Amino acid sequence: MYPFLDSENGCLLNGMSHTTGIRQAQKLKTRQALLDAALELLEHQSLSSLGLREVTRAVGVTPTAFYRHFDGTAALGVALVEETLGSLHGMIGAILADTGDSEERLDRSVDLITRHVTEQPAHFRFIAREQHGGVGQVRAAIAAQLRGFALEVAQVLGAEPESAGWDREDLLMLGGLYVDHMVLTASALLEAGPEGEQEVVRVARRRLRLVTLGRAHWLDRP
Amino acid sequence: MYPFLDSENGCLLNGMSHTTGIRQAQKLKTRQALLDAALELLEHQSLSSLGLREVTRAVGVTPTAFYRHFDGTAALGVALVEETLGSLHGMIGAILADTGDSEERLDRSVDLITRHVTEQPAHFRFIAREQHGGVGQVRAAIAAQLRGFALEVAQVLGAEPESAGWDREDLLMLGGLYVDHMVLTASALLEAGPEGEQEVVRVARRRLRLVTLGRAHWLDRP
DNA sequence: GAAGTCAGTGAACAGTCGTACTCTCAAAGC
DNA sequence: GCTTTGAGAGTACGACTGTTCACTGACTTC
Repeated sequence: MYPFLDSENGCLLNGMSHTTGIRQAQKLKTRQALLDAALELLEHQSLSSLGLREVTRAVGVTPTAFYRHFDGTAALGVALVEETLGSLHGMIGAILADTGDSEERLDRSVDLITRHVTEQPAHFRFIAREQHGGVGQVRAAIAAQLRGFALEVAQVLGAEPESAGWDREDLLMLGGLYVDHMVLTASALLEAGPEGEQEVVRVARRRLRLVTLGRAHWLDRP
Repeated sequence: MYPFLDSENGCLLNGMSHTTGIRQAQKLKTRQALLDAALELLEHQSLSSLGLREVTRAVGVTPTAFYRHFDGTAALGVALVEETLGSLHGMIGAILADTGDSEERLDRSVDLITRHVTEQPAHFRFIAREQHGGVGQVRAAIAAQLRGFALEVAQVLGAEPESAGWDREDLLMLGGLYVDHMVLTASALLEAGPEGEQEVVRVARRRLRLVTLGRAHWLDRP
């Protein structure tokens, strides 16, 4: 009945106490399998061409079972957005909390993005691809998440002494600029592949340096 | 035989001299009709989900006729890229050639982009959507065109007195930065719609101002 | 331990898809 | 004026799509 489930997982589930519920755990597992399969299939196509049956076939489940978890492929896309970007919200602080030298922090930011992209390329590819993709609901979900990131960045930057005298709107502009360049860098890394990675990293660093320079002189004159 | 062709065009074609060839003109007209129909259909979906039959149906042509013009939807996408961005190469100069006050030039640049996007939204939407889309050939075609734009911008900027002492690599970085933000602004304008246009324009101006500020202080210290 | 819930099955539905044929007939070339 | 060319028509093919329905049977609940 659960063809993608091996005995190991079955034992693991049996080990759980009665509080969780075997049934619910199974359902979540199938749901996750659908998400994983979809993410893999989306490596070479975009969401608007992803077939419902295509996903269920990859998981080993009947097409009908899909509807137990999502209304359609668009809903699956929204879920993928939350899975990908929802877990990244803490990372912003980790990058920017480092109050060391500006140049060093800049390099470390780019390195951290590079590492995340190379570790889970499919997730970032999905975001880059569907950010301007054909499914409106997914675009909206990504935009909402990225707006949240921009706000976080703006808050962190606003607390720094370099941002004295900045109004809220300019800080949001700067935060959005950083976030957009994160996504742009991630996409460029995916497109370049391992051999072109260093070149992308170098350019990304220079871009960030230029933006940081602009930030330092933002209030030079009225 | 050419159901989308009205008599007016027929007369127009008859008026052409024998050099052109009625037949070739008709073929080009069908080809253009396919491109236009595809562009319209791509407003609510991405290229990887665009059906060959879907396009021919919109034009009023047999699916078989499609192959007389393109190998498949991917080739049509590449043609769309060249149609959209190929005609824009002169615009770069028109934007940046204005050697007036920096602030004024900046505003005029954003206004020019805004005007172009509102005048032909489908073209820009297509580029923004397929820049990171699911069809590799189209991604490559867009990337090549944008690289060309970045090079043009870099050349124009390099000729200005503000760029004294800049090496070629930094100029390319700056050119790419400008181009990427053009695309980003275009996409934001499309997403915001007419009511949100002014807000997008304001943020885009600030971003450009910050980048220009960073440019002015790029060589301040080694 | 009996009754109920519900994740997943299997069959069937009416469409759509890309592509391969042959055929037509107006324009092009001599 | 004849032949050649080629853009598009028409038909057919097998494969795939999203969605529906009644169903099974392992888990849950009382």
